[in-house]
Amino acid sequence: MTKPATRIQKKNRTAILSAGLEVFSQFGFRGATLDQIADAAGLSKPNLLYYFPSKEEIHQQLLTSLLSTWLDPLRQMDGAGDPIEEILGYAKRKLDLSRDYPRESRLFANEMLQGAPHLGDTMPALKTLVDEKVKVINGWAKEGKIAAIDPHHLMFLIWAQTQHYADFDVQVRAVLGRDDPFPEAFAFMEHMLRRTLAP
Amino acid sequence: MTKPATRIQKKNRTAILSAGLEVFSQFGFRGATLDQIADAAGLSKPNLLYYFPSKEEIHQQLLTSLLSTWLDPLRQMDGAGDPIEEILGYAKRKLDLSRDYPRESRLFANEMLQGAPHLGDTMPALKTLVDEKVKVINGWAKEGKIAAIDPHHLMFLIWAQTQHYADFDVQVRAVLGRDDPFPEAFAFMEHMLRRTLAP
DNA sequence: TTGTGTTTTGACCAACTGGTCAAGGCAACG
DNA sequence: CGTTGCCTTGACCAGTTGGTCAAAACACAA
Repeated sequence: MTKPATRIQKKNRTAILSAGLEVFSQFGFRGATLDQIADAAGLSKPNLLYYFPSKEEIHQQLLTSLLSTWLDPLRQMDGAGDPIEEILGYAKRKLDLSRDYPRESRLFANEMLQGAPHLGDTMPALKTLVDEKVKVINGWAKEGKIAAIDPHHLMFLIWAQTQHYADFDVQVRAVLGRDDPFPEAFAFMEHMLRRTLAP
Repeated sequence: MTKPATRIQKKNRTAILSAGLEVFSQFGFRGATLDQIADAAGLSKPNLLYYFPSKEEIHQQLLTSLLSTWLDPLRQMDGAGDPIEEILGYAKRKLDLSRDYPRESRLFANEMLQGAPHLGDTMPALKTLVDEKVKVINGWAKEGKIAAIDPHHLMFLIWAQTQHYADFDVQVRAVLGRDDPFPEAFAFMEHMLRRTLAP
């Protein structure tokens, strides 16, 4: 039933989503305006509303497409692999996301700060996924393959540290006075995680 | 030259600042409205503007009073003390702030996400303080009292992890399905930092 | 009680907000 | 070339925004 979607439609839809990401990630849902987004997309406001029915729809679409990419690195963590390398791999993939998709990271952060009012049943779904991986990590700990730590707070640690480089980018750059913090960030995170996880 | 400031003035000013903190920390500067703040303070909008000349002034006052309390824990870190205990003490004081002043933490996070447009010369001042402490930590590392790590990224780690429990509170509670995450957070952070810092 | 300074408010303003709509511009297929 | 359906827009709307102002309500000391 869905129409084929022309070339122009594709171009404009992605332009709008990119502009929306730019604006929403900076100002949050309430702080962003359709004029700003239309401007950033190079379209008039009515034209923008020709492609998306409302401000909320743009925001919603951005959030949902964010979440699948965002949870993917965690899904990839393999219970059958080497424990420390699996956790390290997950953390590295997460840090990759912060480097390559900082706007998405900030969009998510904004949503969290507001108390996740647009996330619906995503948080329960997240909990399910996390619970599953928590079991895996607890298993590794019981086998003595990693230190006996609280897997939940290990998650929080990885999330916090990786998000930080995207969300607090201004601060990171101001403090470092240098450009790309990621190479050292990777090295530091590896040191920290290996030490923390060692049996 | 400043007037004595009556009882009523004090009461209303603090009510406004508290309300402003509540609203700004949730919606950011652009997303917050004076009506919301006036409502939360239990005042009419014109009355609110009798005490503060503009929306920006309220926000600015909140930011500046935030920053002094925010940087204090770092200032207290003593180069003459025991290295590991000093760093741990700093991290614990920082986590205390996240537990006791989550709204301030979120206000700061919001400002960072927007690129710190209201922070003026605060970021350079922060850099100065951090640079000083970086030297101390580098000294400890050279004496072999702690592991040879990058002090900047150690800072980021502590900032990220402590802020996370305030800023991503919704996510933390959703994942844990429990109420107070802080006792375990303290224990986990101590484990992680001792391991990371051990010579 | 009166007078003076402080506090509060209703009415108002121009600019902006998300969103609508009818009409015009455009591509492209026949 | 015409015409059919997609694309774009100027004009417009009601509600909201940050902020003003004159007048009223209040506190309180003389």
